[in-house]
Amino acid sequence: MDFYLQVLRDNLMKITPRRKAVINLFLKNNTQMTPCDVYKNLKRNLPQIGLPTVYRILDELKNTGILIQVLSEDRQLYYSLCSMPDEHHHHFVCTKCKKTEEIDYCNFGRISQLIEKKLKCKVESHLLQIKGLCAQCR
Amino acid sequence: MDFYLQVLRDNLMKITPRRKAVINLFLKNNTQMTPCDVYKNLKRNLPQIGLPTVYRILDELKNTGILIQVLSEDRQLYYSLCSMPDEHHHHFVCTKCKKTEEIDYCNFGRISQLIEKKLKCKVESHLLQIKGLCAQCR
DNA sequence: ATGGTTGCAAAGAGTTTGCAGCACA
DNA sequence: TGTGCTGCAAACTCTTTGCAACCAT
Repeated sequence: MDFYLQVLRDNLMKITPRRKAVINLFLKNNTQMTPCDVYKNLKRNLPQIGLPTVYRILDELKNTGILIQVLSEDRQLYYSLCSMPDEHHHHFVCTKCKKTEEIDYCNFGRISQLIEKKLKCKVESHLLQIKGLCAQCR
Repeated sequence: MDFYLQVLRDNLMKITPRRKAVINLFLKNNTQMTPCDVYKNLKRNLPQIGLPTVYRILDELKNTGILIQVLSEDRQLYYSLCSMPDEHHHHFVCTKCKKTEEIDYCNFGRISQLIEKKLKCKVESHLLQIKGLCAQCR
């Protein structure tokens, strides 16, 4: 938690109960959630909170790197906690319980070279999302 | 073109001017397009066409495998033509001109095994999107 | 004290639905 | 000829914005 609060300070953002609550929620359940999921969860302990606030906080936390956006085939936009905001890595998402895990391994370098050679293009970035069943759900 | 029309027949879908126009558009410019992009393009030659029709056709063509949905960081949903509906492959998208190219190469098998070992999970699917500058734009 | 943050209401964008009329097979 | 396709209008969902009140620093 302290790590994330420091990220907020580094970004000159105030540490407010709402922001702490959002980070805490992600720390606790460690799943990917839509803005609506987050809203419903927070509403229990913070009945006052509004949906626009949730959208704003999620967007702000995404900009700091604390959260990442996960694009999903169901056309829903999910957010997921990121413990390595600065390092390139990918995420595994459980299709059953939505739990996410970070994968610090990526050997895209070689693949990237092959593609550049074949298409005569310049690869700039890549997005890899891995889905499956986690250790508990399998 | 005939290949795609056959896919329509195989799916018991009628071959209509609208559907042909959509496929033709993708064949001609070979870029990824949003429903709105498609609508604007078709409107020139088919002033009568409605946006809901475009949405419906794109969805239908996606279901046949002729088109794939490309999830984008700008929160826009793009569609892209797929010449290998049945084979597993990935797409390269040019960030400048939006042109897409298919990559018939994917060595995800090994990476998949590594991840399964490390997380003790079962990998079911993966999504890889590669971005960069195409041969013309670089 | 002050500027960033929040809640509310409302607007905005993208997408979907219902239905009558049309057209492909 | 009949079922599936299309256009229009409207609804719906998700997301963003404006503004006044609030609160962390």
